[in-house]
This record gives sequence, structure tokens and C-alpha cells, in this order.
Amino acid sequence: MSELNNAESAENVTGTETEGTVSKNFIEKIIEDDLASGRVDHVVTRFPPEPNGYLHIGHAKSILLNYGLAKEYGGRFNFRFDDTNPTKEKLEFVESIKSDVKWLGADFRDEVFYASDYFDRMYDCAVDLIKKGKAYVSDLNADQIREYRGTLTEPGKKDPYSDRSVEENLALFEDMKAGKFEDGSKVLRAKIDMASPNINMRDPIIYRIARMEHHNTGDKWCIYPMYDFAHPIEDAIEGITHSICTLEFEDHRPLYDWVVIECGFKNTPEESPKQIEFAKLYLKNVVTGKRYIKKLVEDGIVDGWDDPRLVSIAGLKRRGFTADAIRRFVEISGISKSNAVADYAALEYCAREDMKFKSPRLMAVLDPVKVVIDNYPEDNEEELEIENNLENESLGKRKVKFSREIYIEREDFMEEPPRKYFRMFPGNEVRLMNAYFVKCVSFEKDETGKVTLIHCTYDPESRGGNSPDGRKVKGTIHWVNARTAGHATVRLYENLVDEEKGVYNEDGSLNLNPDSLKVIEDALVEPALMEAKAFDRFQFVRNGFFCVDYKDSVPGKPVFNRVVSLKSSFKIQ
RNA sequence: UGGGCUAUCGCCAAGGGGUAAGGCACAACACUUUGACUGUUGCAUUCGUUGGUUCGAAUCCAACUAGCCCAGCCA
Repeated sequence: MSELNNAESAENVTGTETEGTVSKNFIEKIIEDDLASGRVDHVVTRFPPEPNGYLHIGHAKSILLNYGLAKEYGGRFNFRFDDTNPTKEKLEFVESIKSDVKWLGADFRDEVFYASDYFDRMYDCAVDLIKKGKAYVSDLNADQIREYRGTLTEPGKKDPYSDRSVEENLALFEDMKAGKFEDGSKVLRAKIDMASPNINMRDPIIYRIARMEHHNTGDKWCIYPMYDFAHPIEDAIEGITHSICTLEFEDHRPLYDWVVIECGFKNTPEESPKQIEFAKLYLKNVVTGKRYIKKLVEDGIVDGWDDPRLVSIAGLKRRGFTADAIRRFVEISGISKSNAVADYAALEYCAREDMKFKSPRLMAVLDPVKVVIDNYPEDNEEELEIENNLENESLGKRKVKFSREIYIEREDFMEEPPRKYFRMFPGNEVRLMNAYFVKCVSFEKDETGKVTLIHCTYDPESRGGNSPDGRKVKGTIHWVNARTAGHATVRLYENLVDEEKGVYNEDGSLNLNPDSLKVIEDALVEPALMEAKAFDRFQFVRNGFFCVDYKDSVPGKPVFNRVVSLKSSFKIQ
């Protein structure tokens, strides 16, 4: 089967990269203006995740945006862990994030930056701030800090410790670093403006005490910088020109600029790394909340963080989505500042587009019912040569055995067909794909009324699927040879949550769809499929695109995950 | 109620004074050895609302309305 999938590397089979003319997004315009005005002469972007969880489709947007921009403008893309809070971070996450970013195709030259590598520089910056009288050590506790901060509508109050002398602050901060104070007993605050209408500017905390083993720096530090202080420094150190983040950081931009300038990296905001905010990518009726997914995993409702129903990068990958499909999806979703909720259908569209030419099209019967071709010689067996993908010759051909007994899809037969049903029913002639015309002559049912066997006759003249007398047949159905078919597990997915009623119940719990996973233990597949390897992708004709599960497949019993079904305009009248 | 941001088709999203791009979804027809793909066609007299400026406004001005974000020693 590896041969079948080889052609996956035959890129651009159609020779037309149909990217279309996509208009520039607002960030591209900012960058081009900056380049044109000479504010910058090169571009450096970054993706700075905190290693506190797994990446999901929303992160893919940020990764691909930042990487794409760097690539588009011949610049540089830095992959950096924003690991300034060891209480939430784990090595496990840095590993999974690394592999996800790599898989998505954002090339970071195997060079990983860590905010924690800059802790010494950050400490020095804080000391400088103290020396300039722009930072002070406060003994207020968390509750008091909140109280003094004021509210959205009332200004904050002056911190009683804000007038300590530079010398005292210097000594105190050094003692904080030396571990002389308990966690939470003191903080370092930037002295800005307790009355600012922007709460972020009301003497923000820039260092806190937290005795925690850090995955990178171990127990070297017991004080850690806060995001608002650390991030601009990280960007400035790396020479980031455009610091792209999400909308909720808009209010932090003045503080970002303040830190860059007060710490002496630049003289004006114009010269500083420019923080630009864009809207996150949300998918309709999809669960991304960490605590919800954690509970689903704990409750055994999903099979870990890479369950194929999840939109974690690992889940999408396991389901069978390609990085190209995800890239395309992010691309067509666009970049803007308005909160957007994309349709899952758009992701599905991208998956189909990506696989339709690249994947071999084979036959698999998910819900089999046996068919006997009465007039086909009992012991005869013949070999049909079938094109693997009619729209991509480079995928080659395969040989498929045909004999007297076959299986077809149960839903492709009806005893009493409704109008416009042109599959198999008594007296109707249909085409067995790539094989013969067959006509149903009779069928058998068990006591429950379930069809157990269908009798057909075939037209020996119609080998390959065409009749020499030019007679047409309206229906073409897929089949599998009873003698040679392999047994496989097939998993069909639906949305994890109920699409009609929305994601959450009134009590805040998830409104789960009980049918989100359907496991077919005994699907019958063409023998070629039995040799499929992990992550091989196929179109099962008329059933959709499937990908070999890398975890649960075993030799002799592959597991196929349905990535996406085929579109269908067929409705029973 | 202070500050910040956003509002163009069911969903994304261009357009920034000259008379509404594109994609997804949807619908119809054609083609079809996948009810798929492909092709053709149809899908906003209207741009959150109301006024104003102008020969002309989605674009400029004013007022309003709605939604999102901010009061972690999280990021």
C-alpha cells in the first residue's frame, strides 16, 4: 500500500496552485507601511506560547500567521516559550508544543528560545527601573493590592510603600531574589499612574515571589517576572519588529511600550517592537477550553488530548487532517480585528480539497450485506485492473479480484425504493463500480425483516462497467469481494457537542452529543487496505476520506478514522 | 458606569468619497463508472441605527445602539 500513497508527494498534480487572489490583511499593510517608511528594514516575528497546555486550532492561526509573515517578507520567525510562570508550566507541554509547531510546518530552524533564558537580563532591567525611581517594592498583600487598584470606574489609591527610597528598594529587591521573603509577601511594582483609566497602568506588578522548580532554570530563581514586564523585554532582546498577539492584549500595549522605553531598549514607541492585535479563530460548536477538555479526558469520554474529535493540533493530526489543510483553512479564514466564529464546514472543505487528488480511492463497505451473483460461475475468479484515482493518473492502478459473492452497502439496497432512488432494488440494474452491471432478482430476509442475502444476475458483456449495447444505468455502487475482503475497524465521528442546542447546557456543563463516535468493528475493505500504514490517507469511495489511526491499528486489523465525509446532495424523498 | 476595541450576505472577508471583490454554506441546471469531483447559474438596491456634509457616502462628520476585552502576585 505504500506505493499507493507514494504519489502523495507528487505535488500539484493538477499543475494549478489555485491560491486565488487573496487581498492583503491589515497586518501585512502595517508591515508594508513600516518597510516603506523605513521604520524597519526587515521583519522579525515570533510565536510565544506558554508551555501550560496543548496547542489547538486557534494557536495554529497565530503560528501560521507569524511564520507566514516572516516568510512573506524575507524575515525571521522565532519560536519562543514564554515560560515565566513555573506554577503552570511543564516540560511535557514544551515537548508537545514543539512537535505541533514543527508538524504545522513553521520552520524554526530547530532553534528554540526561552523567556527564562533572559531572566538575568530581566532582573537587571528591574534593578535599573528601581534606580530610576520607576519601580518599588510593595509589602501589600494580594487583597490589598486589589483594593488599592480601584475599580473600572474609580481610580486606584497610592501604594503606601511607593515612596521607599531607591536604596531601600534595591536592598529589598535583592533580598527578594535571595529568598529572604515568603511567597506572596512582597512584589515589585512599576511606578506609573494609580489613577490611569487603563487598569494595566496602575502600578502593575512586575515581579512576584514564587518558590517553584522551573523546567528550565530549576531552583535558581524564587522570583519571576510578570508577563507585562517580561514580554516586551523578550521581544526587544530578540529584535522582534512586529509583536503579534490577540485582542485581549490591546490594553496592555501602553505598558508594553513603557517597558521597552523605560528599560532603555528604545527611545520612542516608533522604534520599539510594534505590538499588533488580531482576533482569535473560533470554530462554531467546538470545545477548546482547557478545563472542559481535561474533564472529558478524565471522564474517559475522549481518548486523551489527541482524541480525533478534539481540535487540538494533535487531535486534528490523528483524525487525519493534514498540515496543508489546516494552513489553507487558516488562510481562507482571514485576519481581522472582529471576533469571528468560523464554520466547521470550511475546515472540512479544506480537508477534502487537500486530499481529493492526493489520496487513492478505494472501496470499503461499512455496513455489509451479501450479494450472490447467481449466473456467475461458482469457482471463477477474475482480476480487474482499477485506476487508483481517476483524477490523478500518477497514483497508478491496482488489481482487484472479482467472483461470485460480494458485499455491498446495506443502504444501497431497498426492498421498496422511494422515488428517485437509483441504487439496487428488485428488478433494477445497477453498476458495480469498475466491474459489471448486475440486476437484483430476489432477496432473502430473516424473521426480523432484515435483508440477509441478495440475489443478482450479471451481464458478462459489461465487464469494467460498460455495456457494449450502450445501455445506461443510473446507479453505481461500490462493493467488496467476499473471498478477499479484509476486516477493519472504522470510526465515524460527529461533533462532540450537540450542534442544535449549542456547546453548553444551562448549568455550564458540556452538551455532549452521544453519537460523536461510532465504531464499526467489522467493516469489509479491499485487501490492499490491510497493508496501510499509520497516517496513510484514502478516499473510501462514496464514504469519505479516511486516515489510518496511528495508535490503535495493529497488523491484520487496521483502524481507519474518517477525516471527513463526502458532500452529498442525496436525500431520501 | 471608566478605558480599549469591533460592527459589510447564514459564516469568514475585501473595499477608506464615484455607485458592494472573493471564499465557505446554500439552491438550480449540466456532466458523471463516486447522488462525489468539475462546469454554469443564482444568492447584500445595500454596508449596526439615526441625522448631517456632498452632484455623489459602506467610505467623511455627529449622536446613538449592540457585541467583545480589562479590576490574577496568569499569559
